[in-house]
Amino acid sequence: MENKISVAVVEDNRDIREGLKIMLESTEGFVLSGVYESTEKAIQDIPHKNPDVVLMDIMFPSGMNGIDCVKVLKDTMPDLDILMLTSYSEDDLVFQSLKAGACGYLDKNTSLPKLVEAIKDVKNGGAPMTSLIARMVVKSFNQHHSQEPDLTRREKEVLEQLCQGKSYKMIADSIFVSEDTVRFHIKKIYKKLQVNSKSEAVIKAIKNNLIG
Amino acid sequence: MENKISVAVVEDNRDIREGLKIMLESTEGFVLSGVYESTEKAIQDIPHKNPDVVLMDIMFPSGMNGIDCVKVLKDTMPDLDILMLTSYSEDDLVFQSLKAGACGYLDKNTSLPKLVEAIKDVKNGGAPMTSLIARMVVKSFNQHHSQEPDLTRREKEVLEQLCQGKSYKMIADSIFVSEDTVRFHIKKIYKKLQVNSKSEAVIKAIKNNLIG
DNA sequence: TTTTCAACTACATATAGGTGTAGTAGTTTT
DNA sequence: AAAACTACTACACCTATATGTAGTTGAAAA
Repeated sequence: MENKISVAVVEDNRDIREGLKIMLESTEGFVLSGVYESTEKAIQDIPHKNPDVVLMDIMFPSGMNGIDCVKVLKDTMPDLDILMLTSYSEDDLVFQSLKAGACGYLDKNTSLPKLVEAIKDVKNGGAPMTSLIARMVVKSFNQHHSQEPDLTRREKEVLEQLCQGKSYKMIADSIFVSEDTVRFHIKKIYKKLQVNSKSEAVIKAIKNNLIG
Repeated sequence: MENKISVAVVEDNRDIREGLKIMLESTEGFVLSGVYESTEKAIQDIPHKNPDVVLMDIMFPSGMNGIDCVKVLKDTMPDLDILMLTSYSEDDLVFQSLKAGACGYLDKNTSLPKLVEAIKDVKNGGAPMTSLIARMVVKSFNQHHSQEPDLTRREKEVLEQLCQGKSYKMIADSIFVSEDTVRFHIKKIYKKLQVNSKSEAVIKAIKNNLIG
């Protein structure tokens, strides 16, 4: 015998809020844990109610936004499942939400039956999102879109080793050239990447290059 | 009027291969582009056939594995949609596949109707995967599971700035302490992260920490 | 209240790193 | 063949980092 899934709703728009409330109250297997029109109220109350799943809007007319609210909630309740439910599917908001700890991201246009399925999915360890959002997420893993600066083979080799935390001397020994030569290559790498220190080069290389 | 979706299958197991073949040939809206029992044959032929979607196994008894095959195919056909279809859903294989350029990852136990849906989903820009895999992918974005070393507030602040490529002096100016103090904090950060250079610290921080 | 600890200052010293300049050998382009 | 480019070597000079040691202060834990 399985228990009902308790769900909290954080949404500023009254119509949507009430709609979700009615839906959840009238759907078999669900119990409404709380409905909040502001992130602040959600933060105060959700930890006491300890729901299974939270449906969270992103945009609020005032106060803390939904993404920061997710961060705060996840800080104290790391196992809480939060599903973003929003009208905007801009890249940045999606990624920020996922980074903040949301485990799914759905459109407000999602039909109610699908929403019900999504909530069940979350409870079962799933990560519901629309196809397009899933694709965005997957694309961010795909490293076939980031080559950028035209480094020579040697320079790539050196940069790769910089990114492994090696010193000039270690790199020199590993590619069988003098430390002076390594120094020279690094100078040129810095020019191409437009940086002027090892750590900046490493940061730039890791953040948008082909490393390991 | 929309066209049929052409699908190629790369799979070493004859039974599964034939099963997929029969299914695709008998399903409305699909046309079989090619069936390959090895990755090598797939690499030779797929570029000429130019299918819409490729179903790719990971494990092959000999020769190149499915992940490397994806890399090769995506190198020459960056827009090709590849769906991994495998019995193993180990973390590593999933991430390697996505990095290589696959756009979805399904279990071989997936029912045929669901598989048909998944292929359509891929064509429509989706990224089909099972709930559990989606969750794994999403989790990798969630930075709430990597706090690890117990750095003090100040140390985190300094580390964050190191990760922005700043020098000792710049950090000192920014947090209104002397360069010596920054030096001191960095010493302790290195001890805690078990590194001994700025770039190593940055690498470690970026690769498994909470930075920005 | 004594201890512990984060945050800080300070000094010393050796090594690593950043930058400019210059020249050689081998390839590829024109 | 001349020009352009990659890979390399070499020297010089100065700055940034790494590491050790040592002491002060205020707040929190024992």
